[in-house]
Amino acid sequence: MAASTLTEVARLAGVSPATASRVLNGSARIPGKDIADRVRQAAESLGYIPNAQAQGLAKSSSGLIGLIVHDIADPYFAAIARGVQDAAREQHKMVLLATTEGAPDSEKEAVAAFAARRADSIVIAGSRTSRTEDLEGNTELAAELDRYCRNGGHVGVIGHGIVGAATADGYHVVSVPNEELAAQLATELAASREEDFVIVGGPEGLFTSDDRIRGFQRGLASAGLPAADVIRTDFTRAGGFEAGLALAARITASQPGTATKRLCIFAVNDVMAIGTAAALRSQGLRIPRDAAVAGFDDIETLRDFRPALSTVHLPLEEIGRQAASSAAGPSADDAGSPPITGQVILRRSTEVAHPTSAESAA
Amino acid sequence: MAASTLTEVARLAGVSPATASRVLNGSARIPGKDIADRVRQAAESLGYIPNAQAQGLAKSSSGLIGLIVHDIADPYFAAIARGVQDAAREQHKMVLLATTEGAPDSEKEAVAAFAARRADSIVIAGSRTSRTEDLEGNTELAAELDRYCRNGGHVGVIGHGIVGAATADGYHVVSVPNEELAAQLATELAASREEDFVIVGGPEGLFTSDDRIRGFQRGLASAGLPAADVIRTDFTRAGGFEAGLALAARITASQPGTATKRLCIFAVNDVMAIGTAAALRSQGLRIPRDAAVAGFDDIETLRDFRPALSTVHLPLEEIGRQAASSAAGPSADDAGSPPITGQVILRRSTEVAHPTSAESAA
DNA sequence: ACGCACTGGGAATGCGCTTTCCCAATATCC
DNA sequence: GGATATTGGGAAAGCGCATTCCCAGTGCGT
Repeated sequence: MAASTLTEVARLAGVSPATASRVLNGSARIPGKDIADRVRQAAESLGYIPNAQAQGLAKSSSGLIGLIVHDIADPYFAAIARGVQDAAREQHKMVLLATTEGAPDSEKEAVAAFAARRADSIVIAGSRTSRTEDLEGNTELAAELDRYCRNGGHVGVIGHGIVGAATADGYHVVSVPNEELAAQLATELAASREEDFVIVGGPEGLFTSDDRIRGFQRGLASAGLPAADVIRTDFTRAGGFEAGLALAARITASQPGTATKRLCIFAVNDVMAIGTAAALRSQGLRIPRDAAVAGFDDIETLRDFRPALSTVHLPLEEIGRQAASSAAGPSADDAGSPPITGQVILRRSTEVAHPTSAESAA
Repeated sequence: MAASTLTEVARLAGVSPATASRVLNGSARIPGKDIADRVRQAAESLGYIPNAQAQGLAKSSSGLIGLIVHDIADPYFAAIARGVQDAAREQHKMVLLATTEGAPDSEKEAVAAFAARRADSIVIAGSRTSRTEDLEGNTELAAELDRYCRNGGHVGVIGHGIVGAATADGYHVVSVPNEELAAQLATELAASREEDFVIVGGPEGLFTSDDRIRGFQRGLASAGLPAADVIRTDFTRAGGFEAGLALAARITASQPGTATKRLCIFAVNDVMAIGTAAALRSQGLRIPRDAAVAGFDDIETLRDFRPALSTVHLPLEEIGRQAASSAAGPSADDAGSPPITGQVILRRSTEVAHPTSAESAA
């Protein structure tokens, strides 16, 4: 038993398919009350469900919004996804998900797949890169997106724009002030102490990471401090852990000479920071006593982490929502949504050591 | 400029649309090599992207798999989503996402929407409920699903089957041995100590929660222990926190009389456990010194939590994958995938107190 | 009372593709 | 060598719906 069609409904109601279509799916012309009721009742009794594919074909618009993330299980992306999902619901659309592990070529594939499905708009989250090995992939991605836009698609990119993407109509980017916020974090961190700063960053060429590193260094510089060492590693917990191990060795080695200052480690995202902290701990070091650690993103699930992680709050959900709705169309006034802001949140993990009562406070 | 169509490609290649279709999209009949090349080249030069909607309409199958979760930002669901996404990729399908906050009626809507899009299969994650206020919703959901199945759809449900769902063809459930595992957890916890047990559970009627509670009580019973008190609260971190506050008061109150045993708190999921732990801590209590805490799920992001949380590991990703592929079709032998198993993982949060060296170990 | 603009419904076309059916040309067999 | 398979391509009929165009009926104006 196949699903019933509009035609069947129309026949049962004793009207033409055209009329049935008009009453069941919002049309400019609304048939007379009595007829409408008949049709609706027929539809009800048949359990009619409109075929969205056919509707899409006829209207050439699908009610779909595509979302591209690196990994949906990463809380950062999950939070963004929630925002996108919210916006989608408001727009009465569904979200189509694609995960790409961050590879430009599979992002390109995803865009093509979305284009094939005639997604009304697509949101790309996840940091852009400028690595030379990604150059070709980025170019192709940009071309694919460009084509998608020229065909009437709308795209919302989170963070940096796609490298090489023409500023076509329908191409929006929700920019995140990574650099400024990182600078601010550095400033606040520098204000209350004197320490050696170290940055645990992602691979070179990753915009999000690079921006945060640059910002942090700038903040340090403007506080009159020397630039921090930068350790490059994976943009993941594992990467952070690895870096943490190296740093633990460094800290332990310098322990004897008590003259060395405490290390303040800035990991460019919370997940990495957690990894770094775990590594430090695994080597018997304690935070913030033996080292301060700060992250970035303020991931919700991580807020109960102990010691509470200093970080930069980012309205991830809002970012996702904005990306989805900016791509939805001009809506109201195009000035629309306010720029994204974040704020530095200093918590226990970067507290200055109180030599005496270090263990007391929660 | 609209996207180019198959007809245009065919014209450019000097063949009929039929032939073009045959070469570009896997068909049983493969045209001659030379013709095929001509077509492929034409497609390439036109940047042809097949219209999936039209394909779907013609073939009546969409290459879509629908996923229904409570909240995509919840790490539990995010992990499952990743598994589903994986399976989807293997099947060359895309996943369509719907979040429902767990409300049966919006789940029903989601199913209808998926049906409208002619999703090839749909996966429902998130605990089923048997609350009377959900009864109607559940019935409608079951009806909707049943209709979907009768129309040739496949559904994979995670955990419990939908209440009242007929065992139609194409209806699969990936069952999770919540009860057994909870019993096992109780047994292991009971073995090494004597404590007062308390369960922090979700609202009554939530299968996942109820199963785990029942299992835990059974485990306690078979260890000769009395049933634990059960605190009902939300199935969220906030719920856990609230319960934790109440428990903290209870612990603090009984502190004076040193005769009371340490409390061992079993929260029915990790997120709640974290909330409970946070509440305890906020009241100056320490884990595991003043109370032991255990969770369930072994959420990845929470593994670095301190003190490390005792829990039951569930192969969430695998669960999602299985749900997606069981719904995909018989594949190989239908016995297919092995049953889901989990394992109890005892960590620091339930360690027995060493009155002396309590603060030493990591 | 006649012609007018309207209103409300139906017929028909097309969205882009797959697929069945059909036909011409070549290959195969006795 | 003529008849029968077999191959390779095209024509055309939908898939389920939206929508444009058309037409009958109604109200109105003068």
